[in-house]
Amino acid sequence: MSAKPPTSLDVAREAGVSQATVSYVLNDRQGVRISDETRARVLEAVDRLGYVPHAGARTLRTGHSGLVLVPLVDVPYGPLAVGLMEELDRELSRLGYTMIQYGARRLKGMAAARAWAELRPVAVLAPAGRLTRQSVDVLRSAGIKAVIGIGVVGWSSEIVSTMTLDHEGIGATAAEHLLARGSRTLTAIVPAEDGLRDMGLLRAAGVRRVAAARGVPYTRVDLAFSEAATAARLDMWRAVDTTGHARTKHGVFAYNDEYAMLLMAVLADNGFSVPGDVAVVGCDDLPLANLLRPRLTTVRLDVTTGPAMLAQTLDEIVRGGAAGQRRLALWSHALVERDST
Amino acid sequence: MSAKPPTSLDVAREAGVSQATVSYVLNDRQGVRISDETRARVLEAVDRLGYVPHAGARTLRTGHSGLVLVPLVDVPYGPLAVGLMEELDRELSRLGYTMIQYGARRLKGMAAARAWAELRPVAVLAPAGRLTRQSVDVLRSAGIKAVIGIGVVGWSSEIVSTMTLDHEGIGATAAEHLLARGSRTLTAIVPAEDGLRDMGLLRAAGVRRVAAARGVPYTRVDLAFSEAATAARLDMWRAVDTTGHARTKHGVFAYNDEYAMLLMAVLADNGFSVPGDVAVVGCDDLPLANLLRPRLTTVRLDVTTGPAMLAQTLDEIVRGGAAGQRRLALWSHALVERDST
DNA sequence: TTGTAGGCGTTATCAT
DNA sequence: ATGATAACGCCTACAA
Repeated sequence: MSAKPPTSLDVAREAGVSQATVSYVLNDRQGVRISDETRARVLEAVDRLGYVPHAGARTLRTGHSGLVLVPLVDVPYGPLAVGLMEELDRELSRLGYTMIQYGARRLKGMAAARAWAELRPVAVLAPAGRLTRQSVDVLRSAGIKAVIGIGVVGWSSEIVSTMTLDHEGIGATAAEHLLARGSRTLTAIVPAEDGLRDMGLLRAAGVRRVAAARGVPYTRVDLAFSEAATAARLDMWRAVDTTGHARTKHGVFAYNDEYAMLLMAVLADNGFSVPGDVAVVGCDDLPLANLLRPRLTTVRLDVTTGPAMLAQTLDEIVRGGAAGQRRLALWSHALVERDST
Repeated sequence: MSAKPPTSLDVAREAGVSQATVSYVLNDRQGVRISDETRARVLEAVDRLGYVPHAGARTLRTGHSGLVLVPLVDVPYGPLAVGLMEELDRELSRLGYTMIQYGARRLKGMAAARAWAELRPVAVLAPAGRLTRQSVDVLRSAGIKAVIGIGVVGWSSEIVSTMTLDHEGIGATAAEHLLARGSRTLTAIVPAEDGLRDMGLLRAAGVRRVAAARGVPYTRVDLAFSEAATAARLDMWRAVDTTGHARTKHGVFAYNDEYAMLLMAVLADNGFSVPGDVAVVGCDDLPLANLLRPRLTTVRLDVTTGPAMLAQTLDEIVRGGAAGQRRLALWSHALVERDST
């Protein structure tokens, strides 16, 4: 049925030239001039045979694969993450790399590192949390030039370059806005889910910082994504106006738009007014944010600048050899003001 | 700084054995008995040197890579798609394959096919829409055993095996439920977005089929994801009760939960009652479905059975050689009944 | 301008 | 049970 795939030697025979000539034509090597007629014959043969070079063989010979491995991060995949990947892919391919995403969930620690190393990528972008000292060693000794940790700043930043969102800045931006719109207390929601918790803590730290600077009461609420858990936390915002006191407006940064939606649903169910009693800020600017009533004020992350910078840095590290550890704080953000504050 | 990666020869020297012995130990080849002591020495050397086999070289030698290439599909990435990928990854690795996701957005047509073929994967799971006859030829002649189209049933199903959701069944399930809950007309929303439109049409066909069978008026609404576009279509459901007629309950299958949320927001803004005037069914059972008020009835897709079947089939095709075209209708679905109907 | 030949790291065949 | 050796497909220095 299907014979073995054609090799460059097959192409050479078909075109009546040598294997080297085929290689020259396909990689249009400089310093070697091929007659137009020969070139045409080669290309035609390539086409006729459906020849495609064997990446493995090329890697073996040249010593580099041009592969950039990106283990699928286990943060929730929203439009944001997809947009980032897309942009990163574009940038890397512009620089001549091939970006590949690799299932990271299945394997952990050393096993994962070995699986990645087998492919001899030129760079690995791994969730910072998954990088142990050992696994980084394995990656390094497999000849991977750039190991870049993505996500939360941690110990790993002393070993590899890291790219992170400015989570604290996001929390601070939200907090500043809440105060500007009249909130008298600040609360930061931290998701209880594993993958989100670390980022939640950083964002909460940003809120706390602003609260401290402005002398405003601050509360951190660790919250599972459920209506029951949320309802159990509502007392803190219950207005004390049975005594005729003026109502206090409370400000909440809900970590992201989904938690914000959860919160707003439960608040509405329990007779709270948004933003009258509680003002809410989300993050991500998902489509749903603008469909909530009131429409959700949210922090939008910029998707373009980050990947470009990252790709650029990666390229520099790869070309320049060992370039030490750099810390990249990427992605600017902006507040999208709507009605929930 | 970082020397070249250790090879199996380095390991052999370190352990004081031959290269072949290293290979035997690492792949624990049957029919060859290695003394426990030798085996231990080899494994220790592997560990000390941080040796990881070179996938490219192995592929070159053995003729197969064990790679399954999954171009990132350009449908919106929700929890569903992520869950599917995760599950598929698990199943494939159980069968000894390595699943890899490849940026598909950048390249189109032949260029994409060639890029995929370079890696000499054993199988490719590509969006059916991207597969042209030529590109399938290239993939085939590069020795790829299984080319499986994912997504909408189209011409390509005559060339490659295809895996698709039972979109029509989803629409039908939603429609049956709407009628059972008292809707007197049926409407199917079809997203105007490129990647979604084809699936939307299939789901709509399921709704139409049920409507025809039951003798109920059916309308298809092509809709862009915007409040303005949605508001412009509301007249069709405006109750004619100025004349005192009994109100007609209208049933809408909104394609997915996000469109359902869009619709419900606009309906509420314009004084419609859900489910009194209009009953709404979504699809995907996103977290947001249960946070809408009224809570959204939705069709949930089963994430487990599909990938397992797919991996199984893929394995059969790969092992059994050319196995003709099969059509796989995958993933069962179930209705999750809530308050919006 | 084009051809020849050697080697990248691995596995498998064939001796020992 | 273990070791030497060839071959996979490609690239490239060198020879012609």
